[in-house]
Amino acid sequence: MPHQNRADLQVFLDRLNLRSRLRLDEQQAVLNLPAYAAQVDANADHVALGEMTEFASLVVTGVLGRFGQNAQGDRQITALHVPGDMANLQSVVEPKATSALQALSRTKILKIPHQALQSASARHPALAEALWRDCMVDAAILSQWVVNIGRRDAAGRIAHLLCETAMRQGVRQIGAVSFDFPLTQNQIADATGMTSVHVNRTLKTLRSVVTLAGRSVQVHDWTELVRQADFDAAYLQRDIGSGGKLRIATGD
Amino acid sequence: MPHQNRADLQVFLDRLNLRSRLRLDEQQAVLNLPAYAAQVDANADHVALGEMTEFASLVVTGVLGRFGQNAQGDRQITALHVPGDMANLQSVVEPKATSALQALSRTKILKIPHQALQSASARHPALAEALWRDCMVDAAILSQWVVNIGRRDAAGRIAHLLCETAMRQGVRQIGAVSFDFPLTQNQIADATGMTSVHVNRTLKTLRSVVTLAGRSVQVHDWTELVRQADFDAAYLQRDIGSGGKLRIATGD
DNA sequence: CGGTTTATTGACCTGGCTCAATATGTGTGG
DNA sequence: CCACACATATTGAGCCAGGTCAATAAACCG
Repeated sequence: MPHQNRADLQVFLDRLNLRSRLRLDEQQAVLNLPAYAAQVDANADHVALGEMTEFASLVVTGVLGRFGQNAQGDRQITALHVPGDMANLQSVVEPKATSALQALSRTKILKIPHQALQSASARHPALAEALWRDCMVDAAILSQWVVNIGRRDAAGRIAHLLCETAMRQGVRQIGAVSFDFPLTQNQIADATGMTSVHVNRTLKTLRSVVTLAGRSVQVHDWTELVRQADFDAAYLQRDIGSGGKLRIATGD
Repeated sequence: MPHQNRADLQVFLDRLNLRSRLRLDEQQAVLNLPAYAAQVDANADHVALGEMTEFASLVVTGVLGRFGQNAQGDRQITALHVPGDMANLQSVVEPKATSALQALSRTKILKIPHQALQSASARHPALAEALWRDCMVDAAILSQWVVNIGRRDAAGRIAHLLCETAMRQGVRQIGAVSFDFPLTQNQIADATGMTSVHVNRTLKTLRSVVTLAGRSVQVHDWTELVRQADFDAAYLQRDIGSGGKLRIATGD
């Protein structure tokens, strides 16, 4: 069973390698992790609020969202997880879910037992560190969302969300770009603290810069989108070496 | 020098013990951490954006804020750090600051070298885990801030901020409560994505429930404040045992 | 006591929300 | 391949929570 999942685990390893320097045996430990494929339908809960989890979930295809809500039941998406993301890596250390995880479109995931991650981490301190570091990038993203929702106007919020999602999916070139983005306008509203009506109107004003087509985004002018978004990718730490020391576990 | 700092490190250890089960030798390792006292004036940067840090900073007295801003220079506070908090624990694993850290009032901190935290973590995997777990609680708080700013009205936002800060400072009783809160209305505005004018007006409507006096908060009706805030403390994980397994590092 | 923050209030404005109708997809079973 | 059922997108009209601008008043700090 683990065998056909190796290609998917490689995606996760690639992600870790983006920000951490791992030895070959450590990399091998990642590829040898047991993993169980699962599918989640659009709008179905994958992890419920308060649930005790025993797995971390690697997103293979589709998108997972982390949800919060207020007393009136208005929903707020607090995080998006695209393919290659370990959606609830933090659960390894804090298994009780403090927010629900739901699929925004049909999503294929790979469940990796906490126990396996824990024992691999115990055997390879540098791996524990790499996992911790990846969690911290997620936290930096969260921090940007606070700024986005707190201090940007409608166009800026949507533009920023699109820039971030593009970069996280590995979009590199500038100019015209297209990438996967299976969110409805309602879900975009929930992610940006807006209303679907206003998302619709704002997208109209952004038409010359970006358009949503089906389940993907067409960026017509990346530079302008970045300007509108006031976007600086530094916080995503996708550039190895940008963070200085990437291997601190010395095992001394 | 480390000697007179032991009492302060004890505060940090108490914090860790809230959420993790540490052996005596692991606790001792925390208390033996080298630490250098420092002071930061109100509104002075403690860590600048993009700076490479070599220390984590334990807040002893005062309050530290994490700042972001948009293209127009409007500031947004993304996190508050009260006494007992390790303000930038994540820097151990990601030394390049993705946001600035500034004192909101005169603040006394204890600088703990990354190197010391790293070698203690290498020697005691359970300690590494405890540090990682504490970072994850900070992330859960961040997640709540997104909901707060995205989906609550002015009164709810302020009430929630006050409830959270009270609980994090260890406020326990219900009914009338008072606690330290040295923020200006301007800083409250920056933390809630509002305007200081509107913070002022909103506080007026909350007068029967809570008032700000000098550098502290007087809660007249805790139950009502919690109701207004739509506050549920579960995410703070202050209740040991609430999270299930608190010691996963087995060293096997 | 003088200078500088911080708080408070008024008057007015606007970005984004609400409510509600209509159009356009999209997936399903026959 | 069609037609229905349901989800999603689009648009109009009107409103309001919270913003802006600007002037005082308090409070704080040496």
